[in-house]
Amino acid sequence: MAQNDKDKLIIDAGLSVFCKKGYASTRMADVAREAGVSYGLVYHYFGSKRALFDTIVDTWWNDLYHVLEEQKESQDDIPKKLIAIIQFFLDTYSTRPNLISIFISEVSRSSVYHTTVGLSKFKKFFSLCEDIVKEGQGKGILRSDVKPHYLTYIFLGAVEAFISILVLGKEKLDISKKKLITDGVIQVFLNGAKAK
Amino acid sequence: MAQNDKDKLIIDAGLSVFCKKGYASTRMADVAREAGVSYGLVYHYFGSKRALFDTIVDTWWNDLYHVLEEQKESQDDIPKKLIAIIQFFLDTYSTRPNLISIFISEVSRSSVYHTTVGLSKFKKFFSLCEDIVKEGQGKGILRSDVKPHYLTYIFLGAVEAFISILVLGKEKLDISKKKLITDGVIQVFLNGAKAK
Amino acid sequence: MAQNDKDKLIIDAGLSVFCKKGYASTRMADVAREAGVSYGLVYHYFGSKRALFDTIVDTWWNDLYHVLEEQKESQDDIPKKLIAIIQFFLDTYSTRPNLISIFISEVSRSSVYHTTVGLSKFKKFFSLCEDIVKEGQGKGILRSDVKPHYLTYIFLGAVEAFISILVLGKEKLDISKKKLITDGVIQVFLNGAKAK
Amino acid sequence: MAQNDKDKLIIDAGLSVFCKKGYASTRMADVAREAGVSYGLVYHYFGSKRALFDTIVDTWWNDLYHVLEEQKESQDDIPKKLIAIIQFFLDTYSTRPNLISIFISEVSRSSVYHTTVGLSKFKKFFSLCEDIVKEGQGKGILRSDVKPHYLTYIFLGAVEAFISILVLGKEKLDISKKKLITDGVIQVFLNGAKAK
DNA sequence: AATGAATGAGCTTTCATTCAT
DNA sequence: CATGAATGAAAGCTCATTCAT
Repeated sequence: MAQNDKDKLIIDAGLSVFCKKGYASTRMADVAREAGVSYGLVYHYFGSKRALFDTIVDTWWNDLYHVLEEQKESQDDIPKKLIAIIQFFLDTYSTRPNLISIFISEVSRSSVYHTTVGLSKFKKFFSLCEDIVKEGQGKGILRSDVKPHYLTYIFLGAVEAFISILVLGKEKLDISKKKLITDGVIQVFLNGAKAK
Repeated sequence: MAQNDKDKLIIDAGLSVFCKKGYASTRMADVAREAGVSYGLVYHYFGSKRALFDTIVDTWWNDLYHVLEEQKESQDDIPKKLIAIIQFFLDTYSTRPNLISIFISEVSRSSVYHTTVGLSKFKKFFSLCEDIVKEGQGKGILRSDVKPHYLTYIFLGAVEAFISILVLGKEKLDISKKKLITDGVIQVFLNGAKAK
Repeated sequence: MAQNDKDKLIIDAGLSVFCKKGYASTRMADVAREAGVSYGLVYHYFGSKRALFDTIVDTWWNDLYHVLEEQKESQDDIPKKLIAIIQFFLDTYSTRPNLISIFISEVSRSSVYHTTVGLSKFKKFFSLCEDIVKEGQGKGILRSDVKPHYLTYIFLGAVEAFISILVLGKEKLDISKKKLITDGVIQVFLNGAKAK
Repeated sequence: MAQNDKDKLIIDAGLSVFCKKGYASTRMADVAREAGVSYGLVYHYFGSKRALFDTIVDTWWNDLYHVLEEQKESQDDIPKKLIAIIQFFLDTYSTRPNLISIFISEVSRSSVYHTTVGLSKFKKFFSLCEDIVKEGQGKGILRSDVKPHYLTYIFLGAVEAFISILVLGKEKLDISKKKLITDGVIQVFLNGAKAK
């Protein structure tokens, strides 16, 4: 815990600077300064700007995969699984806003388009979600007249849109607001937007 | 009208190159070469890389605003209005795939986040959609136990997710597929994903 | 001849700086300054440090090939052909000392060892010389009890050693000294070092 | 003798890496890794990259001086002395190919080397050879109508060219080939390339 | 003696932009 | 309008060297 957390320092600095300025406008010098270390040390640990960025972003992907696999295996019913996914996003927004901000603004679209690695990570993410949706259709919980990956897009699109808005508006998120959003998304997704 | 369409040429070239490589990786030299004009002429017409990009993207925003305002004013019922919005996105995907690809990958998140201009355009866009949603709630068509802007996010998030996927997969879109998607989104949005 | 000799200027500057400092210690900034042009223009014309260097060195190789091919085809007797080769080296030393200096100190050994291109250029050079030697053996002028490529090495080694010494010692070369060297090399090569 | 041969390890590693990559492209990290020691230890023993290189090269110079001085003093006749020199080069090529490879590619021509320490070493080397040549002229064995240092260049150039070729081609050298080369060089040097 | 994290000056290269023609 | 040679600030990255342990 003592001396050798320089790499952690650098990751934190990267998180902050990438979030503030975006990947393209981030200077390695900024990261080094923010971390309070020398220029070269960033390269000593991470080798390149891209590698530093990927290291940061991978912690996000791994957590995401972990949660989705957990839900896939769990014995909970489908609505609970979907709620768990929404809550994971909201919780990450609360605890690591910079990380999710980077995901939304730098990863979720651009990188996917222009890098093969990005694309494959996304596909794995979608695929895990789709498995849950399929399970729901198989159990007769979710409607089967819409293709499972259509349902998946709709669900994830809605969740991601919410997170984007939170990020864009830098909104504070307390427990009651979290519940409001979770309920709103899950309600509309399951029962529809139509008044009853 | 005949002789001087160099600016159109440049816009088309920009559309193509920005789409293929992304804003950051696009070189003005690429654009000029693709347009078959010289370096300097791009500057003569557009002044800067950013300005060229914005000019391109603005045609999208304007069309989008136009459709939304049209729908806002129209006498159609709410479902029809929502369908029109979905169809506008799908139609643009068919007719100007490069444009919508740029919107998805370069505008909808990143630029909004890191430029003030982007943010205000987005707010206007959301606001126009929200007006339609509010109208739906006012008329008792859409549920009122969920905040109007929550409903808006869910709807737009779902639509955007679809378009993203189309773009990513470079999917062909014929009339029947268009109908399938439109129906899927509108059905799930209005009546929910739950099996009946 | 008027305005657009910038590339010539840069080549001359490169010749001078590479010669003075060696490839590794040459800074592109030095070349640009020496040429009186901007930093970027060097890249505009040559693309990279290596490319600039190769362009410079290639003029040497091409001249060398040219002379050797000329001699190969010529109707002169073998001693005259060998003398022509020696004189070409000595003349180049007089007229373009920087060029031959670069050849000796940067190309003739190091680059050959560490680049495939360098190696193949050398092989072509050797091969052209060997053809002349073989012709001499075929005509009964040169001894045949020593392998042709051995004879070639000995001849070229002697010539190159002379040039190296001139370069390293920055010696002045007048006509009489040129003759002295040419005679010495050709005499010893043909008739041997042994006193008669 | 047993425990502390780290400096030997480093020299061997340097020998190998300098040979493989050349001085400029050699990284101290490569040397340390190859030697299986740490970064800092190389500096502990040798102080700098240049110093390490010079230390390595000096073992070559010292052996070379030693042989030349031995031959200078010896009572053998001139041809035997010259043969001994040729054989020293060929033997070193057999026993320590990396060392001679470095000499050929990094020392014998490099202008950089000559500006710093190398020039005086080279002069001593030439001077020792020249003494033998002068002795040969004095005894009426070698022709006196060519300046002694010209004869020396021719002889050494021929030898060096051979070694270069061996190094370049990574040729195997057995006893019979050694004899062939030695005889070829000495024959041509003493009696000339002309057919009798 | 031995380590390797840490430094930072200095390098090559890129590319949006300018401007003389 | 049109060109493209020319600019140069600024970036990412390298690597010999230092030094606390």
